[in-house]
Amino acid sequence: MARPSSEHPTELELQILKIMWDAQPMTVREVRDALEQSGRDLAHTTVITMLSTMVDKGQIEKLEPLQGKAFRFSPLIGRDDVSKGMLGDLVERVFDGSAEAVMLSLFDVKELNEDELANLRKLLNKKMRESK
Amino acid sequence: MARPSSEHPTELELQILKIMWDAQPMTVREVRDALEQSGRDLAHTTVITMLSTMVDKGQIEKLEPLQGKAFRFSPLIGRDDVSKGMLGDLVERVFDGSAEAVMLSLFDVKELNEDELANLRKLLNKKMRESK
DNA sequence: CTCTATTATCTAGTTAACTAGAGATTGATG
DNA sequence: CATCAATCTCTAGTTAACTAGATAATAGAG
Repeated sequence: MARPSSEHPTELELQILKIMWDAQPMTVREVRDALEQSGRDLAHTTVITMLSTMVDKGQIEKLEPLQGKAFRFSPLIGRDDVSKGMLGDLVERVFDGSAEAVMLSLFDVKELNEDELANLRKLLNKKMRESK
Repeated sequence: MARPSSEHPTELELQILKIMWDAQPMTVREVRDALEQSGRDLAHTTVITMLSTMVDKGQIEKLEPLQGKAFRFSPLIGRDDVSKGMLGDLVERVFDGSAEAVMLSLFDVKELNEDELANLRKLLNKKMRESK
């Protein structure tokens, strides 16, 4: 058998979801154009195939055409669910569940300016008050 | 063409690397046993194949046997490089480069106790002093 | 030095993730 | 209502990531 296919969206699926999260119901052509905009030039049929498998996976839904014959598609899963799911997965798989380790790495990975740091501290203080 | 294969280790490769990071040079059998310990029961030859491709990819190196005929393998890439690489990738791909968004999600994904939160704040304060 | 248990090599098969063409369909146009 | 241009369906091919067997090779026992 091959890799067990985590339930997370694959790379291209994620790209497509991100596009759809910004503009709810979209036709194949609109998705294709948006994909091209972000540097991924795929054949029209390729996009159709992708969208079909995404429907099969329950990531998006297929809506009947309004006037023409072009089907429209809408995401069924939310941005937050996906990003949290993928982050949680990484935390477990790579960092063995240590949120602290993630934070530490994050400081190294991304340079944060003063505003961002201040913002984070505010967030952290709020969290601390909540957990009392 | 299929997916472009990010330069990051795949799932099984990561598992193997994690095992090796804990016990430097290992034989195939040792790797296989450790894998079985963590619930992944693979054929001996499967492990050999994996290790070979990992050598090809430059992730590990093959060392001559000391006494017997069993080759030993050692990681060539470090735990930190890999985890930072994978985290950085996720930050860009899923969170569009926003470290803040990652932190926010992290709070939801993992429950942090007071000590951990305090520790993080200490870390954050240190960071803020550094960036002045 | 012969035998055996262990280990390695080579080959090959499966599945998921893409990628896209050939041809059928059909809304819209004149 | 015939034609066209856009859109869809069906089929098929590629690659990476696994998975492992059949067979060869050899260190070590006796």
